Amino acid sequence: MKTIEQLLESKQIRVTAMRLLIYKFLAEKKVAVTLSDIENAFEKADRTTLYRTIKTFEEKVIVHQIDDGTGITKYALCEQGCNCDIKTDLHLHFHCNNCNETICLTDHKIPQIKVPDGFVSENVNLVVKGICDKCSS
Amino acid sequence: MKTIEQLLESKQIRVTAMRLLIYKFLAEKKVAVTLSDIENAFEKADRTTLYRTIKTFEEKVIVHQIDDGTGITKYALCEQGCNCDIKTDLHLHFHCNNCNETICLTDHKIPQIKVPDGFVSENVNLVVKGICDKCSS
DNA sequence: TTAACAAATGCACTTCCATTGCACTTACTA
DNA sequence: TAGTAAGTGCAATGGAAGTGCATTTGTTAA
Repeated sequence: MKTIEQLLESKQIRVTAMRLLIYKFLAEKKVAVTLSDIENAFEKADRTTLYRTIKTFEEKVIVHQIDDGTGITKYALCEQGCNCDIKTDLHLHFHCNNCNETICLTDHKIPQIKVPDGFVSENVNLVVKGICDKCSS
Repeated sequence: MKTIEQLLESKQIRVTAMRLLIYKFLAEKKVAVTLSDIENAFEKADRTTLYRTIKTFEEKVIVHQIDDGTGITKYALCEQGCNCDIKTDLHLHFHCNNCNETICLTDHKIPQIKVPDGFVSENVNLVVKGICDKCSS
């Protein structure tokens, strides 16, 4: 079990107080968060810092971006051993129409999608919308 | 073969010059278009009119909205007999990373996606990204 | 230990798209 | 043909993403 510091260093990211806090915040959240969510959680910090921190995390494949169709990009931590940078290993996301939360269904891999001749598939984005387990019970 | 006028009337949409033009524009285009695309095609018309026309078409299930991950919503005509309002009849979309165009692969239905217990699937959004037939040749 | 440099942070500002309020015009209906 | 409802155009707003620059913090080497 790596500490967060070790994890960041292993990805050549400088360890700062802000980054540790943001990482912890993401780790505690089970769901994907928007920039505004982070902003609300850290009112003292500047939006730009949060924005750039997330972008750094994204580049270094610590978080991945999710486009769940709400129009607002969300972010979630990549799993241990997640290969978000490798386009063939994509999991799907579930967006709850009731509570508006989006979660990663990491162990649900996306089936192979056939495309017509002449088309080359590089990447797949799959979002299932409906009612999540919390809201349906 | 219905005329456009008949189609609009059958959906209880008042026929106006603007709406006929926009419908024709969408019908000619093989790809999904953004609001800006329409705006550029009709420079004389106001943005708001185009916006509201599209919204009307959307409500009456004449066009469907596509979220291809570019951050800009696109629109495309629903097929004859398309059941965009019925959530089980969804086709997938292909977004070309080269020419940036998005097309409907109407005859490619989305496979049934299994979700964990407690989750209820109502709707699926599937976008495949890659290189389209025109760009790959 | 400190000087020097690089990276991180904060503030202000900009841009782009989506959306709305209100006035005016056009099209149906009695 | 008058009256009303819907459609259209102009102006303005709001939210999210992104950028430039000055300041602060952290790292490295003399």
